[in-house]
Amino acid sequence: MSLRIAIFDDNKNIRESITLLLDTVPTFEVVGSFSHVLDCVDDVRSCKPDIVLMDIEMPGMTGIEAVAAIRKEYPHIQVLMQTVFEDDDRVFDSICSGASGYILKNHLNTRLVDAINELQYGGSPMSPSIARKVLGKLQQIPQHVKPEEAPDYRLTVREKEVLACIVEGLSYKMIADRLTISYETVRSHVKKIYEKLHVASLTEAVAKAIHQRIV
Amino acid sequence: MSLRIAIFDDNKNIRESITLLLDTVPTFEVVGSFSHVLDCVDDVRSCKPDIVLMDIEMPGMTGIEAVAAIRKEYPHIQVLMQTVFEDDDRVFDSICSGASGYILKNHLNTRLVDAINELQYGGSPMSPSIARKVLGKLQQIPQHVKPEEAPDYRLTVREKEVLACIVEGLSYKMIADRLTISYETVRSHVKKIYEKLHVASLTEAVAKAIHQRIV
DNA sequence: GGTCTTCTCCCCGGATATGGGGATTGTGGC
DNA sequence: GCCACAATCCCCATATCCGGGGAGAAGACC
Repeated sequence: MSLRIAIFDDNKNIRESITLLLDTVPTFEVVGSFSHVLDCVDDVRSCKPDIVLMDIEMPGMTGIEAVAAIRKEYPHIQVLMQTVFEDDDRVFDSICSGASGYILKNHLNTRLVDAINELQYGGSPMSPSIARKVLGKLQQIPQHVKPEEAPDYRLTVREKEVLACIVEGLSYKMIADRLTISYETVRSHVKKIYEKLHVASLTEAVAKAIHQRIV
Repeated sequence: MSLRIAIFDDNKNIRESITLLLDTVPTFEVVGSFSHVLDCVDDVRSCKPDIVLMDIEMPGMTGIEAVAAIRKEYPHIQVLMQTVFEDDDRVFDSICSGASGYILKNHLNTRLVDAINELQYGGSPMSPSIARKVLGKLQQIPQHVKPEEAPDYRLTVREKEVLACIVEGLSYKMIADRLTISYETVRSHVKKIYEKLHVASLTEAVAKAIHQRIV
């Protein structure tokens, strides 16, 4: 069974040349070719591709939004982004939207077929300069994503609920209302929370709750 | 001028076979081959490579620490990691340590030369499955790293100082002390802060300050 | 000189939070 | 049955905060 491919690109010449190129590969089948992404989810539904080639510069909805939309409906579809630009923001926006690969347009002729094959076998083809940017990005964020001390304060579920309300800025009265318990009960919980968090005021509790991601 | 390459791998056979392979490329020159990384910084200093091949599994100091050490002293050197494993943690640790590429050992024969060339021209060669992992990782961290709306509340410096104290959990009295102003002045600032942040309590102010990174 | 902003200080009255007690249920473990 | 614990409620006295005022000094801008 052949690999079904859909193309989104506002440039007719590019769509045609990509189609020609892909048609030279027996196991590939271009099942759709679209000049805009306004109906991309419908388009994808009707032509059922395994892989989508998406131009990042598109009229109307951007290619980035389109990727997000498509991946939301059809998470199994692999999306390969293509662009003439390689500015950081768009690269990372695409990645965050769920693109599985990213190649520059001037590498299309030489790399596209390989890239599609790589996608199919669980890879994430990227033009070299893109790959470098991606690694650089990962190096920037590291520390505070992974280690992140997570002391366990052993708050009960109820206490966490109360704490969440506090962080929202509610007063004891409002919390009592929201949780349909009495004002005094809220106080009791808060006292317990203070003990467990080793704080002595709402502000401290809020700061700690947010920083330690208790809420 | 040829490209100088150093090899770190505890397996003698692998070192030799890599050397043989690389020697077939006229523009490559293997300038060092080491079985451990205990003196890696010294080794690198003496053989002055452009590119380092580093096995991730090494006796003594791990390849990951070695990368960090080498990159710290010689940031211009590109390091290509190689491993038989592809467990997430080590991949990401290596990246965070500053590796510029990452290939699996069973791709060595077919990909090593290409990978080195790619490194040289500003790319970041990765085995397909590694590339996929890296993208996946980037997708996980997203929202709070990049754009993050940054509304400008136009707080004055003084107001920010007061806000910072509040987030620390200080009371008005303590803030007055810390900033050597009167209690009433603190109150005035707080009122202004409430206005500007559109909040009506310390807890809300703290939550907003932290979430919007005002402090 | 006039206007604006910032930082400083003040008063009052009411609202809210805090500290330090005590008490009652129900649940689950031993 | 006893014990620990979570969850619920109560009281009192004090501390602290909040809203809505007013006001003076210093500097920036026109």
